[in-house]
Amino acid sequence: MFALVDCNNFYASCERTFRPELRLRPVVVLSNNDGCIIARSEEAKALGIQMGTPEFKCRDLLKKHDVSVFSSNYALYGDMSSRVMRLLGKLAPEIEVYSIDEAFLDMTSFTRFDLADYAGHIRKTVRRHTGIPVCIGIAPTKTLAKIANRIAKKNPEYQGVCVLKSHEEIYSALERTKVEDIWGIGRQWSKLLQAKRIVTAADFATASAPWIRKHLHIVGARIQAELQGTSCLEMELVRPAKQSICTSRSFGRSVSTLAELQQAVATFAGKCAVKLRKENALASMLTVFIATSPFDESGNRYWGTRTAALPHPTQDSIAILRAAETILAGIFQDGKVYKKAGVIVSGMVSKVSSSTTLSLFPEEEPVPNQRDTTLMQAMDAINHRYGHGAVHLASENSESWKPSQDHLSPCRTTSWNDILEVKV
DNA sequence: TCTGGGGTCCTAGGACCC
DNA sequence: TCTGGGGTCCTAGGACCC
Repeated sequence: MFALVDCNNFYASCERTFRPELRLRPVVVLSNNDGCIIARSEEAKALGIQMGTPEFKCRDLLKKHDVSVFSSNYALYGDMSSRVMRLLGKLAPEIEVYSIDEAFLDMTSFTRFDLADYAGHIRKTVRRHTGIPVCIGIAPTKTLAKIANRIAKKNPEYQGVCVLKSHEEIYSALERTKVEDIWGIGRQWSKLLQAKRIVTAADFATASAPWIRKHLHIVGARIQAELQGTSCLEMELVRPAKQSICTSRSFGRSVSTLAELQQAVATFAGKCAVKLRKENALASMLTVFIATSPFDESGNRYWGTRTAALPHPTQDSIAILRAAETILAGIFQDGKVYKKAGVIVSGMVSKVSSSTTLSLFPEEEPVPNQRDTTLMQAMDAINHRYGHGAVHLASENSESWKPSQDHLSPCRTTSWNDILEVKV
């Protein structure tokens, strides 16, 4: 049996934990750049505020109902998440951290006990220790546990816990779940399925297996088997190594000059290098992209992207920044109004792997030396001790393109300075 | 005026190998 | 008229997740 523990309205709940006066009040959290609504408390949902709505489109509604609005504070959410996960890890023998606000627990060893009781205990414990409300779904497969969780969330009479065990319980849960609400079925496949009169999860579970295999491929076939109670998705206890790392942002204002883009791209490249070192990986390829607004109607849209091989697999900020600057120069077009840029590192090589390919022309591309490694270690150590951004490369600079964050809450769990600023 | 960020997996097709 | 069998690697595109 698998349990899926999912935090309720996670980002909104994190903000509310430190603002108890906002309990029972509508709260929303905005995406980066204060662009879209990405989290809503139950009260905000009740006002009809939709997920993903641009903030400017519901500004009046937010104001009218005195909704508390927050910029996203990922330092806070990340830290709150690790508290919740650490706790869950103590409450079950095996845990798979599936996302920032979700975890699967292996409940196999609890099946002789009352699962619903134990899930209730988990809920109370997490709430008491972290302040975060969670819902729990338990079932014989991960996909069914997702469905159980959804039922627990949508129906208050379940008190946050739903266990699907018998065939009857499972089938009736499938009948009341729409096909687009199944984990792994997105918009495109829903459309296709509905056109075939496959409307509920029960329809999907009993649909023609060859047809599913043909049109939804192996992924769809697996979902069908999971709905029928055959577990295809195992617990993943260790997170697989990342295959790519991306840092990208929309700009707080329009950017047109190469110099400004260089600052932004250098900053993203630097962040990618830090993430690489954290992941203990070397990248062998680098992609840079720059883009105008996708909503631009002037006919002057542009999406420029280019990928290049790095001379050596590396995690060195300086090498990555240099390569990124060269790529940027190649895709930059004058006269465009840029709104977004990003850097992606890929082609990962494990740092311990000895099979690093050396350059064909070493005299042109000197092999990275020990000094570079030591320098990066020193930079990381200083930033760890004195706070993010205490030292950085000179070309990293967020002055001109900085995303707007007008409603940012303090980092109360990760920054001493922010705690001192809390009014008593 | 204002519209997020970061990932994975799978398939098909083309190129290549013996 | 008839033209094998078994592979790998890479990329682009499409689907999905949070």
